[in-house]
Parts: sequence; structure tokens; C-alpha cells
Amino acid sequence: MPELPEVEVTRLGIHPYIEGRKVTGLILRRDGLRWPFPANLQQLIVGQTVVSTGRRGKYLLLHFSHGSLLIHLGMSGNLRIMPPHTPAQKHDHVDIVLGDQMLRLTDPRRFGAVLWHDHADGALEEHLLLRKLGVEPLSDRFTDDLMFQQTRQRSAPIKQVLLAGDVVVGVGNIYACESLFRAGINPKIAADRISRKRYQVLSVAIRQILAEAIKQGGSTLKDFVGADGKTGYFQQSYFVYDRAGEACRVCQGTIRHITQGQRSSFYCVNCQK
DNA sequence: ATTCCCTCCTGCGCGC
DNA sequence: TGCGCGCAGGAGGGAA
Repeated sequence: MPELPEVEVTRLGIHPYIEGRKVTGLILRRDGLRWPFPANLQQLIVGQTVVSTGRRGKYLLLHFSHGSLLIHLGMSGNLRIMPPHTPAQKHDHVDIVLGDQMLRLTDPRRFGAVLWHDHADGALEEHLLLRKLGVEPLSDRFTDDLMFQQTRQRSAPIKQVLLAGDVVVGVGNIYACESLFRAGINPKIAADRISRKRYQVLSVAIRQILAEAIKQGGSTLKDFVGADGKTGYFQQSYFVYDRAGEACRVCQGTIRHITQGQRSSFYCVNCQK
């Protein structure tokens, strides 16, 4: 599932139910997901108050006074608010109870993660998994100038540079394809052969696509739902993703599918040069 | 340094 | 209707 829009939709959905509330219980139904859960998670968060929520790239953050819980939804995860004691289904792995509300992590493929960063270990942004991340695409630091500077002597295809996440975070396969389409850029073009002017167009496209996707509740292909259990509907707005062989919604040409770095790319040969 | 390739895991859609 | 296969939103890590 989740790229930046889905994570942000999740954060916006859970935020009103958990901010300022005390964790009263924690249920772990397995030892971990991608990595083992923090060994002493009970002691770390039960009895503590969620000061605020945040997001860094595709990591969702629950800030406490003494540290932060990092939650990654992997490919198939979701977080929902529901009444405590709601019977657990097959892939419900973690429940964080906050009084009369409960935050439940569901993740069929178990590529997700729950990690702890203690304030005693230094700044959160220096966490091993966060420190190499690029800029936030919806922040003021994300500019055409930054994209241009960060792609000098970078001969990899622009699509793969977007996915790598070290220039800009949160743009996964779907939104990389859609952004490149909107910018009129062929995904195979080497990043260091794209002009500053085209990076201007691309940076605007990325911002617009992500913002629109958030507004529409994200994309639901199979399993993504927001905190309220509702599906997103940005997938109805796709111009190229998963539309191989179909007609381009702009020029009526045929959408092409290629593989780049073991990932599917979709683009229009006419519209994207 | 990059870049490729593999890996974690379940579920679904497709072709036979 | 059933079964096997390939593929899927992410991304760390090891090898080359």
C-alpha cells in the first residue's frame, strides 16, 4: 500500500484520537514484523502520553516525552482506530489501547515495522533509518534547485532516483509514475540529463500529485484503508499506473509497461519524452 | 560509490 | 472448480 499520501492520510485520521492521550495498554500478537518489536515496549509506552504525531517519509511517528515510536506500514499495512477489545483478525498484530480508543496495526504481508527511538540516543533525525532520507516533498526545502543539484553526476534513470528516496522521500512506485507523466518526462531519462527547467515542472508535479492524493484519501488497490476503515479513491485518477495497453487519457496513445530495477513503470510514449 | 539482486510474507488474478 | 504461477504499494543488505 502505502506511499506518502497513504501514510499521511493515516496520520491525519489517527491524530485526533491519540494526541494528548495516555497509553493504557499494549497487545503484541507476535514477536515482530520486518524486525523484532522493541524488547521492552510495554514499559516504554504504557502509562505514557502521546504528545504529538508526525511523519518522516513513509514512517509514521508517535512522539512521547522520552522518545518516539516509528511505525512503517510496509506494503500492506494499515492503522485503524476502533473500540478496545474488538476481536482480532488474522493479520492484526499490534493494539495500542488509549483509554476508550484503540489503535490497531494490521499488516498481512508483514513488511511493516515498529521501532523505538529513545531521546537518550540522540536526535530522531539521526536514527539509522531516517538519517539518509531526502527532503519532504511537501516542505519548502523541496525545490527544482534541490532536485537539480542532487542529481548532478547521477546517471540512473529518473524513475529510479525518485524511488531511491535520498533526494525526495515518500514517492513510491505509483506516485513516481504519475508525477513523471504529469511532468511529461520519460521514466528512462538519466537524472543528470534533465534540465533545471524540467525539474521545475517535475517538482511541481510531485507536489500536486501527492497533495491531490492526500485530499482523496490516498490510493486503495487492495488493502489500504484510512484510520476510519474507509478506502481511498485516488486510484480513479491514475493516468498511467497499471494502465498498460490502455489509451492515454490525454493523447489516446497506448500506455506502455516496462521494468526498471525490478519495478514496473508505466508511461505514455507520446506524452513523455 | 553505484547498481543489481535477493529477501521478508500473504493474497489475488490469471491461464490452463 | 482447482491449482500453480507470477506479481504486488517498500526497502534494507550483501555481493559485484
